[in-house]
Amino acid sequence: MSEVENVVSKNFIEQIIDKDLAEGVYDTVHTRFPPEPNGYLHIGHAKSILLNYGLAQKYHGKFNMRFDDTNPTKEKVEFVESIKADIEWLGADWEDRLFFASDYFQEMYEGAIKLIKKKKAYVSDLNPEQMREFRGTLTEPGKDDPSVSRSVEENLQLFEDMKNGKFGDGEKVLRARIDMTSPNMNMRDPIIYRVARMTHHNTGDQWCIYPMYDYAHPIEDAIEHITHSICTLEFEDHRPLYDWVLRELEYQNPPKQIEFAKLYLTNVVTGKRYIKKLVEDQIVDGWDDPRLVSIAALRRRGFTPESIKLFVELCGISKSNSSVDYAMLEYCIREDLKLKKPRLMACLDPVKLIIDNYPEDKTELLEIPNNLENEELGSRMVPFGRELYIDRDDFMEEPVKKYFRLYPGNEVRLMGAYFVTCTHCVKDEAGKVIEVHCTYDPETKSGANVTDRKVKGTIHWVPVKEAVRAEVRLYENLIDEEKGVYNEDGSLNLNPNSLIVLKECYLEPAFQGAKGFDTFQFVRQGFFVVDYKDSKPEELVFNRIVSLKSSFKLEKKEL
RNA sequence: UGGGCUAUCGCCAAAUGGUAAGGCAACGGACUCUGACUCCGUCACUCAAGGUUCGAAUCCUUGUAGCCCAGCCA
Repeated sequence: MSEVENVVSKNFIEQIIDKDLAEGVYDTVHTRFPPEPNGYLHIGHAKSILLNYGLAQKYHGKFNMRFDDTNPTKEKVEFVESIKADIEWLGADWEDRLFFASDYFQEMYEGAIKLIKKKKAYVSDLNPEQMREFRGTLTEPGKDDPSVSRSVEENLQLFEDMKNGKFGDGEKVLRARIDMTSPNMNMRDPIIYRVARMTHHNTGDQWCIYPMYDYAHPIEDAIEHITHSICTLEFEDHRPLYDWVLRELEYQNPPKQIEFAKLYLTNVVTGKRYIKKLVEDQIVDGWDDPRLVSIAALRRRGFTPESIKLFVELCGISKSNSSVDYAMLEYCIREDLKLKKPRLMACLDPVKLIIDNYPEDKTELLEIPNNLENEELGSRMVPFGRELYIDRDDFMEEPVKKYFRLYPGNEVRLMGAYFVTCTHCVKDEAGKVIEVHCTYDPETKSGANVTDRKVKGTIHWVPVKEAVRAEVRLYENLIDEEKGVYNEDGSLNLNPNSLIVLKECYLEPAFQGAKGFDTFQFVRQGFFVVDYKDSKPEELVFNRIVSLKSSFKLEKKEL
């Protein structure tokens, strides 16, 4: 082991695991990702998935996939399918360990009977309103349920009746007997079973009683021999209950719950509830609308699993609530793609460039490398002629200070082609520039190794005749972090300009064969992915993933 | 105002009583057939106030701020 040790320190969860392993609490590491199939996964889930899977990998343990489907009123098979697809795409491999909490309903039911027999659970007659009154408040203790002293036999019978459908929804519930005066609300005789006549996506109509999360989750973990049950901070208060269930049910080598902080991102809508609402209200196109940060949306936008993995690693794991700068996500996709993808030319806001001393009927094919930093990506032939499109930004009739692109009298390089010197421009009646004129120097062809003069600017271009017309969509952030998702009056607060469609942009002929999911770097514009939903061969649609950094910004033009 | 948790640079985040890593962002500069990339450089006495100690981001005290909990949701 001659390599230099990687000194990246371990996160607090790894430290806990190290300790457990060293002390012999566990002799292996077994984690799980337990989503409820009630929506699509987003970037926050990716953190949890990659954390759990990563730990299993790192410690040569196992990683389970488990659907926590204990509440049929919110769950759908559409979601279990999408969740599986997203996790596979991320690269977390559960091998043959795909489970459903609903597969354990029988064992949970038997556990409940065990609790009743131990006088640790009882059937309650209280309705929801009464339940709330008896529970007390944050500062006042609760009062005992009038049903608390029922005999074991009566409880057993009543619970059996619940199971056999003798009660309507909400009529009876099973409560754990703990402590109604506990300062921890979760310990005030929590409900562990409720009656709900719903068809379950997995068990159908087999059950009409369903276990609550706090009761079900520890059992699920114990059955699967999970060692470290990792969840988010809001469950910290539930840990005593988690441990209580495991203890009372006498599971051996019980799992340990560890909480970490959720991932929040600035300027985007995170949170399954909000995303769900935006989708349901049709504010966005769907769960994979590129303005969202659902896994499906990020995939559609061209984010790679590697970029998301990098992002999650850079964010780190801790227990403090924090909001990661969106710029970090952008950095990660830039970082992952910059050497992987070809860099092609495109004019998002085209204006004609006419080379007056170039023969009118002449066209030559220029070979241009696809990525100067990665020869493996090869090169392409681009037709070059007298009339080209350049980006409007690359010409200024009256240049500002330190502007070194095209302006009358200035010489620049056309990327992969020749030096050109701007002579003048032509404007329409409104004063808008419609043509830029220049002359070229045949001696300065790319590769000619011109040493007698330097140009400060290199601009990109597209041949007018062979150009591919395309539509490009740029996205702004959907929300303003300051204002949040909703206004004070409850109305949605969204950026009306969050989707900007650019028409009339021209691309190199190389884009002709572009297909869904191909990602390119538009020279000087950023990374774009062909939109797999909308793109047709004759009418390409690109989504921008992320723009490049530019240290010389002109006034932002309205696009 | 009961309980639980958190507090280190604009944003994440290390440091486990031994003298404040790293990344993102930003800002300088070099380089450049992309104003990108790359490369150099700049960028914190750790929420506050006391205390313990030779020595404190780490321990103690007292505050302050933020998050979570009163679903038959997860």
